[in-house]
Amino acid sequence: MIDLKKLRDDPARFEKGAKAKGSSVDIQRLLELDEARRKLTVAQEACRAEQKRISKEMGPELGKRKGMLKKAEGEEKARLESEIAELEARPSALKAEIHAFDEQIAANEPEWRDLLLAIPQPPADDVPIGASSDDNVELSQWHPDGFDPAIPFAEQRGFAPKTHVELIDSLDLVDFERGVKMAGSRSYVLKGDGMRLHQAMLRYAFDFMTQENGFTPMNVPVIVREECMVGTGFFPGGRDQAYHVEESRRGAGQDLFLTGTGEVGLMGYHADEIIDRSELPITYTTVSTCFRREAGAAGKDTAGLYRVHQFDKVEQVVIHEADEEEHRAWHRKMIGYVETMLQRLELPYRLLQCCTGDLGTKNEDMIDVECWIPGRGKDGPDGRPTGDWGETHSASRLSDFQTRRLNLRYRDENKRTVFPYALNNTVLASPRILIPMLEIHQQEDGTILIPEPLRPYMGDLERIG
RNA sequence: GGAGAGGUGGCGGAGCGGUUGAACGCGCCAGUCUCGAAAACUGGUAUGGCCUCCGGGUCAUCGAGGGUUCGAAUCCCUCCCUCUCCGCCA
Repeated sequence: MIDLKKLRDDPARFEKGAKAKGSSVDIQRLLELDEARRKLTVAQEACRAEQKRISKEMGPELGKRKGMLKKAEGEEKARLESEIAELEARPSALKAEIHAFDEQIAANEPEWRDLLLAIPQPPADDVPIGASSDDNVELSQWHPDGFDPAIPFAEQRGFAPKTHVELIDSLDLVDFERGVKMAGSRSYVLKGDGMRLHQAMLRYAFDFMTQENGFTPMNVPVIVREECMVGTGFFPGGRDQAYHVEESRRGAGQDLFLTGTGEVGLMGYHADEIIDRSELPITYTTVSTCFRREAGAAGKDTAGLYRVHQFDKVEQVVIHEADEEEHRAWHRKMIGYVETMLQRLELPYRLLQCCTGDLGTKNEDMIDVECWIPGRGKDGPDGRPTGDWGETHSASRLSDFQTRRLNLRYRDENKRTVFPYALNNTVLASPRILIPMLEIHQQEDGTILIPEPLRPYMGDLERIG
């Protein structure tokens, strides 16, 4: 959520930001509604103040007369009744007025709220303008000795690569057919060494964050209330991407939603709290199952493990003091963790600066990490894919957008409450990461060589197959 | 799932229709005392919105929302949550 005060001060900044993100939200309309709302509130508060004053002044008198009225008869009764009517006249009128204001305020509340939640966080000034992911800008590349994505796979490895789907099939690592039988399209079953590798990678990534980088390990709910989804900025915009558990239809008061990322639980954890400054920065990591409907992605990445409804992800989240420089430093640091890990896993990757059109509502900056996937991309003359980059990580800088929505604050050195800044980044998402993993580390004989760091997590297994 | 109890400030805990944003205690902060500390004493100690001639003013908030009333922490309704006992169960 954006800061309404900042919006009033500088609407042009937000209009420019919304445009750059390709949002058509009507900011002028929100300003109008907000102005009307404040005018009504001021007028209503004046009425309330008077009502309060009158009530304190004459309330007890009124109470006394009402008490006497019960016993009174004849002339005295008539006198009391008229006195009471006189005393009640003004407050009654005020009450009606206040009620009328209430109705007016309530009438424009839904539209006001919807607009406020829909206004995107303006991108940082140095984020390149662009319409879609096609306009993202490559920042850097890394590849291990012995494999350069710029050179065709066969040329440097001496054999034609299999796609991950083919490898999975020949090594019996995943059962798509039975997955679909049980749970529909985009479902799968990891089995045997497929499951072992999946677990090994998650466990390695989790230990890397908690043991080497000191992040606090967490396990958080993956089925949450709507406020969590709104607070973290996924709703209302991404409502159709989340699985909806309609508990209300079974008599419960509230519906629940399956989270698409551990970020929801890690950020929602401190919602509505005022954290002590000494607790910052907060660094959390979780491994959680993620659920995504992938609505609107029909026909995209249908084969294999790239785009699935359910996966597991190690996620990192940082909450720190509201400071621009620190914010950027953490962003680099969190991306650095991922780079270190991918280098140890010997997976070629590149960093992509996402353009404004690819940021989504909540981010002010986002850098994606893409791994090289030989079995992806356009087909070559031999009818085989020529390889392409595939997104495996996404590092977001959110400034105070999320903490404001979550009402998560800290107290600064002047004892004032401030919304801290938050970031999140994937550490490792599997099974998607298995795609580059299997394809890059495949050997000519069809086996998969397991990178050193993962072996302890697989009973010292050196290769699959 | 059944039966019961209850949700008040950082915590404990009063209040149960009329200056109650809320007694009292603890905690915390500042001051006095002290070489310093402890103790004691004194004072202070919620969050948010809006308005502001920047002195302040004002409204809201006692789990959440709605209602009754001139007036609600107090009465009514709905929901959420916690606890105890029983049942079921990974």
